[in-house]
Amino acid sequence: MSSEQESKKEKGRPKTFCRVAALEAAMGVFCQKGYEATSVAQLGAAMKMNPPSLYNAFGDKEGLFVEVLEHYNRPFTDWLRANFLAEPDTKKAIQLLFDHVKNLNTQKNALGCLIVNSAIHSGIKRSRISEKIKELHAEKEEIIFERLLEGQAAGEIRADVNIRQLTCYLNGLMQGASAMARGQQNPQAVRDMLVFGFESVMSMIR
Amino acid sequence: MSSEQESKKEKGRPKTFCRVAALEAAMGVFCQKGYEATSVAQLGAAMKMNPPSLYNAFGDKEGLFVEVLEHYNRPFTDWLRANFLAEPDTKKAIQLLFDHVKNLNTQKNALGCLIVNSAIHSGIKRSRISEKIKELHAEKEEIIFERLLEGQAAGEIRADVNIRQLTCYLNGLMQGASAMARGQQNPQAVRDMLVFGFESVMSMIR
DNA sequence: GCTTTTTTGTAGCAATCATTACATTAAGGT
DNA sequence: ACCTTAATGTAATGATTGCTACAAAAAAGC
Repeated sequence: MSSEQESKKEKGRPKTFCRVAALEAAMGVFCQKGYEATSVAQLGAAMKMNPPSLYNAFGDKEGLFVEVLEHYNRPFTDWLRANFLAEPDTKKAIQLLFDHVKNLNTQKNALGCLIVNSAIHSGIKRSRISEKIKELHAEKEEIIFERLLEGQAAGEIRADVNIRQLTCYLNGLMQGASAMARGQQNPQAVRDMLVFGFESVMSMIR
Repeated sequence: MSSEQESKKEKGRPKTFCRVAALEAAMGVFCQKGYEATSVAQLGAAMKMNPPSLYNAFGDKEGLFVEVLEHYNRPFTDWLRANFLAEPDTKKAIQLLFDHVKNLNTQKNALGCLIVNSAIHSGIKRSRISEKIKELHAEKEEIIFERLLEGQAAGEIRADVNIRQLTCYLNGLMQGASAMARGQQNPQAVRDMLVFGFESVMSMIR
């Protein structure tokens, strides 16, 4: 009861930073400037870590970015599972998804989705970064695909709709919204495009 | 007849490069790697120009990029005017636009639209670059808007459709297609999403 | 043939890039 | 008290960044 529960004292000198806080600080800089345009010096300043601590904790800039990508993505997939997947009515679930995407991309200083932005900017093919991006992308897409398939099985989506194609369509709309938000465009334009997108999906499935 | 037509001999040492060829070489590198990740050294190598010639001709990296953006964009706006604007049937015009966008974004090694990519990556706000991007973006959007408005006046688009919103929607679909193409995604996914997009627009306007 | 004008190539600028030696510090284990 | 272990801060690494002096070269004008 006393010694077994939280006896995770480590050996060496204790670290003076919180890993999550450091990740979020790095995330902020990466979201603002993108991977390539962010320097390790800037990261260190934002994370309040000297280069050796940073490299000791995250390996290198690429490793840090990969972990940032994961950390960035988690809330969205969590949301998908907790809301989009959990909602029993398929149309309502899609409505929730569009609302969520709208919220993410129409706030005052929206920066678009870091995953989408990075996929676009990462000329670096075959790196750990693009592998991670692909993985996160596939994860999201699969959640959506499965839920829509379920909805079709339940008769809430017309039988002649190709669910894989519909998933691609939703995917494209979300990426479009992110691109519009990032490119300093009017939030109202993003809203308009998502409203049209939502309506088109609704008229498409029934 | 002999002396007035092409007497543009210049004074100093003649330049050994073709401006358009140099621009296209630079365009190739910028399309592959993006603005930030491209070094002046790489540009010089591709353009077969030494740094001083490059700087003498284009000012600096930013100036070169701005001119590349213009050069990149011209064929698209030219196409818009020659085809999208010229086509008398509105639905056919929209069909042509989707086909064109599909062609641009589903080829083997499609890199997405440089303008869209740059808008996303350009963390550099308030620079000549983002000003130019905004300008080119607005130009395209205005062409599309005017044509759709015309189509509505001609009774080819339902009177209750908000043309500005529809333009935003088309804009979002095009940016989404570009994002999907750039992020090494299956060309078939891009095709699928554009097919759904096109059908949604068709069912929307009449 | 000389001057003027512009482009060229070589070579190098200070600044910044990602990354790392190195000695120090602070903890646990014995 | 001493050894081991790991994170720290200082300072510097070679490489690359965008950009430029500088002098030679190649044309036109007189």
